[in-house]
Amino acid sequence: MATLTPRSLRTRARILDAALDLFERQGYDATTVAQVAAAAGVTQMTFFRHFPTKDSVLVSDPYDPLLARAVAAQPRDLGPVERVRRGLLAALGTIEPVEDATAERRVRLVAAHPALRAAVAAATADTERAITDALVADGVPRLDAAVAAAACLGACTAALLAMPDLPDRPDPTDGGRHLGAVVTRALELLGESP
Amino acid sequence: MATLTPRSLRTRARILDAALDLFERQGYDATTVAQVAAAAGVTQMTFFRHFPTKDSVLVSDPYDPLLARAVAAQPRDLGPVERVRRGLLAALGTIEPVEDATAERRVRLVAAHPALRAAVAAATADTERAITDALVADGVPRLDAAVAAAACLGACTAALLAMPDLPDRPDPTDGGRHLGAVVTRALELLGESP
DNA sequence: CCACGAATGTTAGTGACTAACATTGTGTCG
DNA sequence: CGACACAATGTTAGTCACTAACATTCGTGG
Repeated sequence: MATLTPRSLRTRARILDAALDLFERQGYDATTVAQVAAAAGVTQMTFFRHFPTKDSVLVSDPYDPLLARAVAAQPRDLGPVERVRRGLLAALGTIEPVEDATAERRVRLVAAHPALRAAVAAATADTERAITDALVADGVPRLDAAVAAAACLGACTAALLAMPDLPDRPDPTDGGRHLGAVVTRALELLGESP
Repeated sequence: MATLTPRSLRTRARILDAALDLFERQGYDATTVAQVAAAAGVTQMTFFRHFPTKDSVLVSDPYDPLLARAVAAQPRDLGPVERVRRGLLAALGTIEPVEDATAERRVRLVAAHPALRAAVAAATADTERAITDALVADGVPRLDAAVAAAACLGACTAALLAMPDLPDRPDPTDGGRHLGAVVTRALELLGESP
């Protein structure tokens, strides 16, 4: 799991490539960790040293503190849902360009498999709690905070996972910007209630 | 898995009781399926015939079609989010009394364990898709429908899972009615956006 | 060239889940 | 009331994700 030295980064990349390849070719379930490891010229053990679980190759979520801060920075006189909504929209511009090239491949694989959507939910739980705690620390009742965070993050996740099913998909070369646009749309939808 | 004959119902109940007991006493992870089966006077095999997975003892979600219909029955001139919101509120009164006695024990166990929250998400996915499809069949764009369904269901789930952390817990005898109240509050929160 | 630490390999094990086939119980019908 | 038929359980053997403890190689700096 030590992702510090250049050598480590290379093997990690090899494993990721091999995994995406095999998952796309034979499906996620039909692909064993041993196969992925072999295709990457590596042992099962090494696989698990770089990715804690099989699904962690496809799912990651490193943005917690950033998002929580962006939410807390919104005006206190707004309703909790609106506050999370605007906070996420504000944070989107900051982190979006970081999206790497494999993002869209991963989204497609995850969207296709129910068990993987669950893994995404598990990963999102951390972010959810970070946002909830930030609001609670600001005087928002815990229930309200939890509901607001879950609704907004759920909306974003759903938008991402709905992408492969969408009729129009212009410019498939750069998924990153496209991903951001869809998420923005999701949060805007939450704004126009009636 | 054949839950038809009275005998089958009895063993199923025994397994469920044993599972809740052991999960509460030693924790979910520390309890193996073999232990649960033994405590229920049954084999591992039989456990899996009644519950497809270990977590399915705690997670279930049989309401899909009902909810989807309730959502579709709402006025078409509303925004998708508002439509799902009102649909769920309307359906709540219908199904709430059905909640059985173990509901609150299950909620507490699930809320305590991150991996189980993922299982809930997986179970909710079916309901989510049912609602989404109902809206799409009604002319709502797929993205909008998916976002609305995910936001509202995410809000409800978050409210349920937040319950154990709530300061006031009056009347712990009947969790069912209490559960319904919390979900209702969640959906009302989504209504007051600004 | 050698030593030192990080990265990888090896082995052995646990636990959730599955498949194929044998066995027991339970209700029904003659 | 007894036998038949079928559902429910048991048995066995296996796969796969994941973990722990210890041995080995690789790469870099002295």
